[in-house]
Amino acid sequence: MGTNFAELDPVIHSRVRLAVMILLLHAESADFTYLKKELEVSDGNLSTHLRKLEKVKYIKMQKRFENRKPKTTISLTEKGRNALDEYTTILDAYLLLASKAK
Amino acid sequence: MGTNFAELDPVIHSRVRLAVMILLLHAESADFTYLKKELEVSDGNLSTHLRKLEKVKYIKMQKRFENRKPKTTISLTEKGRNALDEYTTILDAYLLLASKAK
DNA sequence: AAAAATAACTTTGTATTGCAAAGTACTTTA
DNA sequence: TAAAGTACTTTGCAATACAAAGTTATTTTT
Repeated sequence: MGTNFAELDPVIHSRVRLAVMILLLHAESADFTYLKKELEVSDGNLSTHLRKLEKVKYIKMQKRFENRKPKTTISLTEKGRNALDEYTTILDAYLLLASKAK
Repeated sequence: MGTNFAELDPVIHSRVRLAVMILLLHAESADFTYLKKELEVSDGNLSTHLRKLEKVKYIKMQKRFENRKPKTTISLTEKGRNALDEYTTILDAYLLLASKAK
């Protein structure tokens, strides 16, 4: 896109995945059910979004058993943190343009 | 989605459509070729994005001939302006959460 | 004055995405 | 011990995004 509208990372530019990344930035780590409740998405939907983030190594998932139940703990990677930082910087520029016109 | 992550209008939450809306907010009106050059998208891609914005009445398109050539002039509607305003407000809240964690 | 080129789009075909229903592998409760 | 619950993953399908091809109107070559 043109100079004013730099490319927004399509892996992050999704309502669910952006929210996941931001939650992880705060929480340092979170488990599957916490994210599911917080974001009010279906299991299947969350699962596929997480896979997509994992595939590009923006998050990592650790699976283990806690109280005999499976427990997936998800956390941001350094790469993910950097990608989110770049994404928000670009998006800030978009929003600045939007606010200047008001 | 949960309380912290309000629903982002999916019609606006697209790289191209968000940029179109912001450009229109500044320019008051713009023509097809201007948007195409500014956003560096293909004709077909831009056309379908504009249709989507028009369908929900966020923009309106006026078609006429200028210098014997077709010319489509696109502008934001009041509804579109309000929708963009709400979208940016919600997105600002997302980004605030992202920046607080840094 | 046909034929080829250009402008400004729209439509079509296809690959990718997003979502929830269904499936898996257990564990807890009745 | 059958039924219900937990914590996910996989599957099927509808919606989206994109560019290639098509359309319409006009202009420039030959």
